[in-house]
Amino acid sequence: MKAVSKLLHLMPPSTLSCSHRYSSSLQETSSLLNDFANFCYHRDLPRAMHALDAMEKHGVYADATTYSNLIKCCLAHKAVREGKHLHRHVFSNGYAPKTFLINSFLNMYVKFSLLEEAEKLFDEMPERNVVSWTTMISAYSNAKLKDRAMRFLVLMVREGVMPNMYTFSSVLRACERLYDIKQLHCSIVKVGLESDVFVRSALIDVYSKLGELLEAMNVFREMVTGDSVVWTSIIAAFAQHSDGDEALDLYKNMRRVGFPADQSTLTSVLRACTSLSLLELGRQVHVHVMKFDQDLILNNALLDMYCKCGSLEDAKFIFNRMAEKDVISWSTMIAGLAQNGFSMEALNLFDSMKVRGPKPNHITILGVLFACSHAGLVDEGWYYFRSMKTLCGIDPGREHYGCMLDLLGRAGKLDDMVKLIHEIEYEPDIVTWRTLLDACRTHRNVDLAAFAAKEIQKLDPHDIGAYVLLSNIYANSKRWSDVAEVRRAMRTRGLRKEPGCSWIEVNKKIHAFIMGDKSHPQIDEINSQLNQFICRLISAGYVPDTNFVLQDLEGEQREDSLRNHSEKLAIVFGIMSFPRDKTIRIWKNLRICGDCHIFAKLMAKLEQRHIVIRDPIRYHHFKDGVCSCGDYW
DNA sequence: TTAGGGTTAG
Repeated sequence: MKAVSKLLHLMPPSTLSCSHRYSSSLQETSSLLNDFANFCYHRDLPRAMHALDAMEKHGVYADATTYSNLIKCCLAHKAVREGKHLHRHVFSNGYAPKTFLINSFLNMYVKFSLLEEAEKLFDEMPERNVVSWTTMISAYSNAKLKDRAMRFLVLMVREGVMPNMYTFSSVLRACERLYDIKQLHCSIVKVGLESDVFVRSALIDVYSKLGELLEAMNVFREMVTGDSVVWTSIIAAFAQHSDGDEALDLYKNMRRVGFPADQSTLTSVLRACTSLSLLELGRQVHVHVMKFDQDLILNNALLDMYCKCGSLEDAKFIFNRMAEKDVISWSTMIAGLAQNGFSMEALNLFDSMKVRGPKPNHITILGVLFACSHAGLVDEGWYYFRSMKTLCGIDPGREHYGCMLDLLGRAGKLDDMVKLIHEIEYEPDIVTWRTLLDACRTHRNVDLAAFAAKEIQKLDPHDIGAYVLLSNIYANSKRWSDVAEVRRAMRTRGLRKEPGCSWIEVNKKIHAFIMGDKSHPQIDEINSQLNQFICRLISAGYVPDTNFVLQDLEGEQREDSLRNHSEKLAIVFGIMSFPRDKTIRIWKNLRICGDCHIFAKLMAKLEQRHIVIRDPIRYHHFKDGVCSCGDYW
C-alpha cells in the first residue's frame, strides 16, 4: 500500500489525470520502479536503461534521487546518448522536475563538455539556485570563458542569489586581473568564507599566477585548519616562480606538521629540485614517487629533473619504463638530450616520435631546433624549420625563428641571420638582437655587434646584457677605449654587471663561489690546489685563453683574472670534496667562458673525473678531455 | 545537485 501511495505521489499530474492509459497493474509498476531504483543505485547502466524503457511504456516516473543516481551512472560510463535520453524522459508528459534534479542534468552536460545544451537548460529553468549558477560559472571557468564566468557572478547577485564557497572557488579561477581578485577576496572575507580550504587554495593559486607571491603567502599564513591541497598550492606557487629554496622549506614544514605528500606535492617538490639542480635530493624524492608509479605528470616531472640535473642515464631509464607517455614526456626527453649535447640521439628520438609517439607540438619542435643549433646542423635545422608546417601542422612562431637565428649565429652565418631577421613577420625584439649580438661576439664582427647593441638599447636603455656583450666584443678586439666608453655608459646609467657565480652541492649543502669573493671557509686551500693544477696543466700544454678577459690588463695579470672565474673554484672544490668515481655537478648563472671550458676538459682528463656544468642555456659533460657540446656552444 | 593543488620552452 505504501508503494502504491508513493507511486501515485510521484506520477506527473498530467498522467494521473489520464490513468486509463495504463494497461499494467499497480503491483507491476511498483516492481518496475523497485527494479529501476535498484539498477540505478548499483550503477548498472544497461539494465537501468532497459527498465527506463519499460517505465516509459507505462508512463511511470521515479523519484529525483533515483534519477540523480542514474545521471551519475551515465557520467561514470561517459554515456552521453543515455544521459540525453534520460533528460527527455524526465521532461516528458509535462512532468516538472525539482530544481536539484535539473541541476544534475546541468552538471551532466557540463561534464560532457556540452556547454550549449547546458546553457539552453539553464535558460529554461523556472528557478535557479546557487548550485545552478555555480555549475555554469564553473563550466565557464574551465572552458576559459573568463568574462562570461565573471558576468554570471554579477547576474546571480543581481537576481538575489548569494554566492557560496563553491561559487567563489570557481569564479576565482576565472580571474586574470589583480583588481578583480582583490574585490573578490574582500567579498570572501566579508561573508566569512576565507577559512574554507577550497577558497584558500584558489586564492593562493590566482595570486601566484599573477606573480603576487607575498599575497599568496599571506593567504597561506592565515590558515588555521591545515589542508594538504593548500600546502601543495603554496609549494607549487614558489616552485613555479623559481624559488626552489622556499618551496623546499615549505615542503619540509608540511611533512613536519604531519601532512603526507601526494602526487601533486611531489611534482612541485621535484620542480624545486630541478630549479636548484639538486640531483641527490631529487633522487630521494624519486623513492617516494615509486608509490605513484603510474602518475604521468609526476613521471614527467621526474624525467625533467634527471634531464636538467644532467643525469641522462636516469632520464632514459625513466622514459623507457614509463607505461604512458604524452607529448610532454617526449618533448622533455628530446630537449633533455639536446641540452646535454646528445643532438643526434635527440633527432633520432624525434623520428621515433613521429612513427610511434603522440603528435609533436610547438615545444617539441623547439627541442629539435635546439638540437640542430647546438650541433651545428644547419641543413637539418632548415629542413625541420621549413617542414614543421607540413610535418606537424605547426606554423613557426617567434621562438622557432629565435632558434633558427641562434642556429645561424652559432654557425657563423651572420649574413643569413640578417636576411632572416628581415624575413620575420614579427618586429625584432630584444631577444632577436641579443642573439645577433652574441653571434657577433663568437665570430668577431665588431661593426654588426655595435649595430645590434644600439637596437637593444633603443628598445631598453637599461638592458645590461647588451652592454656586457658589447664590452666583451670590444675587449676581444683589444679596443680598450671602446670598452672604457661602454663601461662609462653603464656607470652613468647606474648599471652593474652581474658577477659570475657557480654553485656545487656537497654533503647536502650548497656552496656558492662568486668571482673575486674570498668568503668561502676553504678558499685558501682551494686557491692553493688551483694553482698547483694550473701549473701541472701548463706543463702539459695548457695555454690560458685570455680572450675572455674583460679588463685592459697585461700578461700575468690577465691570467690571474681568469683564475678567479667561479667555475674553476667550484671544480677544484668538487675534486677536493668527492671521490674519483663521483660526478662533479656545478651550475652557474652566466655562460661558461672559453678558458674555463678548456680548463674543465683538461681537468676531467688529468684527474679522470666526470664534470657536469649547467649554464643558463645548456649542459656540458666533461669526460676524458672532451665535452659533450663538441666545443660548440 | 555546485568548487581545489602538479609536468615540457620562454
